Amino acid sequence: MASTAARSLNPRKTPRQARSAFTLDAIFEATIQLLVADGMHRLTTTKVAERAGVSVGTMYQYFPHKEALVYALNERYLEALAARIETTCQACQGRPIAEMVEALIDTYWRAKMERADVTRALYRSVAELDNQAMIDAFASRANAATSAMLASASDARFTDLRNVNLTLVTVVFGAVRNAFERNLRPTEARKLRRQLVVMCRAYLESVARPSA
Amino acid sequence: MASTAARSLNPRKTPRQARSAFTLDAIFEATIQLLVADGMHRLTTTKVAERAGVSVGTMYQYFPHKEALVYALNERYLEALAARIETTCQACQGRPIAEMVEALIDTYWRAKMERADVTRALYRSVAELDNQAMIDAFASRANAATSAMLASASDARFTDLRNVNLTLVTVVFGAVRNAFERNLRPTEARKLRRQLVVMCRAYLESVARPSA
DNA sequence: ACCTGAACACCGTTCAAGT
DNA sequence: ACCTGAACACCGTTCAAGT
Repeated sequence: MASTAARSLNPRKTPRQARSAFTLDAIFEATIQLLVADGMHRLTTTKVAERAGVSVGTMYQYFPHKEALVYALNERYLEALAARIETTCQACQGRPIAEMVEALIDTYWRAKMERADVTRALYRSVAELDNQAMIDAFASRANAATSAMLASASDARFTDLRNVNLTLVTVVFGAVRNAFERNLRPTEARKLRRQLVVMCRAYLESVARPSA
Repeated sequence: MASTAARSLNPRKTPRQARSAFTLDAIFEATIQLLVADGMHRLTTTKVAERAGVSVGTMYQYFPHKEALVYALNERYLEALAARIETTCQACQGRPIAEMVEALIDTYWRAKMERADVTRALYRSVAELDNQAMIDAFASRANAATSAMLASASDARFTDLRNVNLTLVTVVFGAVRNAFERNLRPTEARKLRRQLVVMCRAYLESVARPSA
């Protein structure tokens, strides 16, 4: 979206006093609550300020516009998600690929499903923002973590690791989101999650040359 | 989003005279152009009316509110996509699973990628709508088409067809969307598309009991 | 049966004034 | 260094009046 490129989505300032760090937290908390309850369309700066217990003007000291606020909120969540993926991938270093697949899918699936209302609200809120930079930053952290993990597998080597890894993360992240949007019953969701593990394992086994 | 459930997203009336069918087309065309150019956030009813060559009041005779307009536009596109999937699946009746996977991925991938600007604009526009009904309608048409195709495979039978089919479509649709959002270079995109075929084939082969 | 466009309520954003 | 909130421009939506 060329149109939003001109407006910076970065926060206006970072808090220098304890009071303003508190203010910032209150603004974020108010935003996520309103987003979950009413969605992006009904999120008004007045309501955010009111619930956070500050005036509109204060909100505009931290964020140049409403989109920047929502952007920053999403960045926080992606940051936390990336950290969780990194932890999982490090824990799986040197394990067999079957275990890696299981752990990766488990981490991502749970991160998205455990607070489904928040995930849904954030997916929706971020959709119309120019979020390419955010996506890229997340993707490169996730890629680094998963490809280091795959390279360390105890039971396989991959000729084109880059490509195999890209396929794996695209499928896992994409399928989890699609599953999420299908609003499945828990039983079906669990089955699907298991099948996703089966599929990724079948894939990795079919493209690996056994080794090490 | 409970909040939007109260407002009907259905069009207000269907055109009874040739003049108004023309008006409706003009409104849709104006909307898609503005959505591609500026995104949902800058889409104003005034601009839609102006570009369509009608007054705002006229637009409101067809759609109860802005969201209903965008919803109807997305419905049009999902309708066309479902039809394409059905055609592909029918053409693959009785073929081997490898061919089915190739054809399904090809159809979906191309439908999304051939007019990337439109796809992106629509993905973004629909995100904050209460689109569960639309997603469900599309999902059940796609499911019907792909599961009938899989059931007719010349080289395999599936013990739990429902589950296998759900996994297949979730992965294909989810991965294509995720690939889309990664903004890959054409070479990488092509590689990924091919790997997706490899993965789905490896999966189907691993869960099939050879037969027929 | 369909179209017009001024009018109204409300939202994003600013900025002069405060502590 | 941070906060306030009235004021302004603009957008979604309506409806009395037109053809």
